Amino acid sequence: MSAPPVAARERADARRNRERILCAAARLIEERGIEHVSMDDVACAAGVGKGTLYRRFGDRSALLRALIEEPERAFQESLIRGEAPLGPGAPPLQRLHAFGDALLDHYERHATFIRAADSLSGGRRYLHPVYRAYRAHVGVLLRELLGDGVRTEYLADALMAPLGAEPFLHQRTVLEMSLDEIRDGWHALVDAVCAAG
Amino acid sequence: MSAPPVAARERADARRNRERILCAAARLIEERGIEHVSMDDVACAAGVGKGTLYRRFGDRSALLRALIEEPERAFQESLIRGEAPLGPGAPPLQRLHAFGDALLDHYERHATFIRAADSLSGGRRYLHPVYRAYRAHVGVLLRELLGDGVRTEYLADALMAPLGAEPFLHQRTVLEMSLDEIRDGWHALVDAVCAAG
DNA sequence: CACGTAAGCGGACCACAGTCCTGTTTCAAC
DNA sequence: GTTGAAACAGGACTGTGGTCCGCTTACGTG
Repeated sequence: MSAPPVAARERADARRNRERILCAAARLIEERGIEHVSMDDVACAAGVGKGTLYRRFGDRSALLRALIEEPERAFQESLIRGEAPLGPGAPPLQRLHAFGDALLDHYERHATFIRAADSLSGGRRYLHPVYRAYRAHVGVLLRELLGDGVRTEYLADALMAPLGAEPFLHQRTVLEMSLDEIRDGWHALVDAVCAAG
Repeated sequence: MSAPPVAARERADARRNRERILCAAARLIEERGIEHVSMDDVACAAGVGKGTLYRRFGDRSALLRALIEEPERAFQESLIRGEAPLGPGAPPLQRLHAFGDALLDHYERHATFIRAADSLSGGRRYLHPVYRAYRAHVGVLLRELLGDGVRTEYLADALMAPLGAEPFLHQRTVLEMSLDEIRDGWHALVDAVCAAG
């Protein structure tokens, strides 16, 4: 009846190259570590030109994000439509704790990519849709607990601040904290903030 | 009696070039904004070669930090030997609040430089002496208030996290919070954390 | 003042992120 | 099947951070 979604249609060669680029990037990073893979390396290994790489992904930061796009989407999906207490249904404080646990698990697997992407985005981290989604989630829950106000908004940011990839990796690798210790610390922070309100 | 401090002695030409570089950098950044000044620009304007620039300052990040070295040192000095409540003598909670106020004032003047330096240091921000000094100060005060423990260490980091140049500039410019609102938010965070302990 | 030496100097050079422009391919309309 | 146009491919090119190494100069010593 209706026409096919022409606008969204991806050309066959484009799709093929997209796959090749993502595969090559993942393989090279696996082999050498994220710091020792240049965009030229990726383009070359994928058998495409640099122009193609940048046309598809914009910049290095976006390429790194694309590599964890799927787990990222799954995580956000489980916040919105997943089982309680992570998803809807549980009391706000419980959901907040569940969110922290889940995000820290997510970092445990992907923080290296995320930190690299963050540090390349030149101070625009807070404007990125992924960060905004997390922040919005915490904001909603915290407003339920503490009511509206500038104070609440600040505290939402303050709860998010130690949940960055950079602090996480510092705690995990330099301070040698366990995942449980980090979780525990964040729970204490959340409880303190919510008890005070 | 004793020999002059030969080891510490800086050659006259080295000192002259050092001054010229700092002046040129400050002037160019003033004129064009920090993003539009390259290291070549600085070297050229100072009338020295790039090698000299990098010999003296290591990298771009260090050059930016050198430009605010003096206020930075003054700030740290006032933490250690200044008047109470910022300096020693006041109760820990009061000193903590004073520290936040003073650091936010410091950012109000220098956050642009500091964020630029941070974002260039590639995830090594937490290892930088300046950050470590701040963190240590908060750690000491918080241990007095909450006692020793992993929990306390986490909370010290959590109090520091929203006091980064990047979150500060985001709050100030994107969220358009006033300095007072930020101060007030951080005070609420400190009170919550300390009350819970 | 002459001299030896080590600190300091400077620009050629490199690697890499990101841009641009030209020639090519795909896909749909007819 | 033909054709037009839009999207795409790809490599040459640029700007920039950072390194290297042969040359210069300041400064202590005799």
